[in-house]
Amino acid sequence: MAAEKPDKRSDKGEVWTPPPPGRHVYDYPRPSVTVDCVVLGLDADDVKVLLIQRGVDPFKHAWALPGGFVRDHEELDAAARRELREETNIEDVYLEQLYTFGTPDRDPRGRVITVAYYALAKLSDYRVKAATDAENVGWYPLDRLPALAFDHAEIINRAIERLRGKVRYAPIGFELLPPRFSLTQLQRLYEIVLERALDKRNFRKKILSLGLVIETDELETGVRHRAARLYRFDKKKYERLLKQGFEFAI
Amino acid sequence: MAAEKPDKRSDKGEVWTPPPPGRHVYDYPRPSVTVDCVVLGLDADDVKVLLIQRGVDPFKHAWALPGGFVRDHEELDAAARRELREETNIEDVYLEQLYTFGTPDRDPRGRVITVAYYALAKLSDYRVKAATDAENVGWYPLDRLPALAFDHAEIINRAIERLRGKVRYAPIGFELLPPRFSLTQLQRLYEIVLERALDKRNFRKKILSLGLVIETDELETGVRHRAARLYRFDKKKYERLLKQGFEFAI
DNA sequence: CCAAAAGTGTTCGCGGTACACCCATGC
DNA sequence: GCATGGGTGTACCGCGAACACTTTTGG
Repeated sequence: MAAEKPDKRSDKGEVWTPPPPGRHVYDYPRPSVTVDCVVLGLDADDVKVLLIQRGVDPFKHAWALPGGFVRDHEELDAAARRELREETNIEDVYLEQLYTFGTPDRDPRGRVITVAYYALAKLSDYRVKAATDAENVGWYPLDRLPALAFDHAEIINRAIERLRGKVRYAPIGFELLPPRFSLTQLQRLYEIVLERALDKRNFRKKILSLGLVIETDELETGVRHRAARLYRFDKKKYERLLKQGFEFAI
Repeated sequence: MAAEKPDKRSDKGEVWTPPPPGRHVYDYPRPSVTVDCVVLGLDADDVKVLLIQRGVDPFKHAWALPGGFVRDHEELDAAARRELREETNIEDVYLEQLYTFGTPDRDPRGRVITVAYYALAKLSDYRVKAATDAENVGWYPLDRLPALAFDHAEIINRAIERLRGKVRYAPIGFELLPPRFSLTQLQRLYEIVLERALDKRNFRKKILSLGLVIETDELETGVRHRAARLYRFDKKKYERLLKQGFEFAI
């Protein structure tokens, strides 16, 4: 959790000096408020979540969601994006508030309420960075998670539930794919997220009938079999249709 | 956060003296955290929301959602239920976390992050109490809301959006009706919430085909036309089916 | 030429939708 | 007896589901 490290306050290059004790005084106890981000990415055969390894107690060496304290004049969404950028170099992803976790003893250090977010990332964009980063950052498949700090396992569960629920009636799956994708890739996405097999012909008929997935003139490359045609999601058209009461559904 | 707790200052061997009563001292500023509840009820022709009139600044005399500060060792859900009980005498309602609002200047008194909940109440149960309560409490139709404090209008909008989205694929509508209800009442509920007319025969066929709405031997009373048969929602059966992957849908 | 995946149509059955009249009751 | 809402059935159509073979390409 970035913000709890004093040296994160030295952003401006000043020498950091501890604030004078007693600087912030309130009549009633107040909780700390953090944001945590569940970043989900799609790999060949499963959904993976981005974790960082804690270097400090509590839960030293355990893996945790990227996140940290909300700053004094900062929007919650902005805090989530900032922590994501600072801790994992991830930017410009789909981000949505998930749920707020506030069980009194969820953090052994005291009352910490966390506003959890989930993000959908094109895993391929971040594979190399994450793997080579000096800090311990890694993508973990949902069914092989390492020991997790705090209640982060619960938060991840809720994120995957949300993804599963939402992917069927909102076009968020495309956030997990590169801008140009084959219909097979798209189908695999739904199969992985929904955990059931789909019929190829029916899937294509359904997807194309929505008119939001547009054929391009590009083909898959680097495969040793027949190259698949690539498609793109027409976001503009979707937004236009949305205003007319259109409902996306798979 | 440990270092921010006053009692940890004694780590260094100094004698720790308790802070003056009612004082809480932290190294970094902390927001206040509140809960606010959007209580929705179903009236003859519209959805109503329960509001209380503020007696103090800021927004003195404006109407606001019931809510208040989360206590130090209190679950968020418990805080929402407590405030609901304290401020409106409402208990035992369906309650679900909605969204957390944290725009820095949403409260003129300082940084206040609020975890919003929405509740579904059987309006008839609370009509009298609310009307006769010594404090100003009232049910307001969504399209005729009075001037609202803070960002409470936005919170209410999000609650009604959630209700509209959820009522179609979860059996939460029943929370708005008395335990025994006529199919016409149920249909009106869906028509009001979804804001569109439904065909009577098709609605009945659909609802009864789910097998979760059970005929009782009771009849409507106090109407000056033919009395309607009353039905009940079979929650036990629904929960059993849920575990088998059943999906409720209207 | 072989392995691998791309791409393509038709049939069937269920469920959603449209639609109108008689019935029971209270006044 | 009349006004008011309660209660009921059928026909059609569109969509989802099941299902298998040919084509293209790289190696």
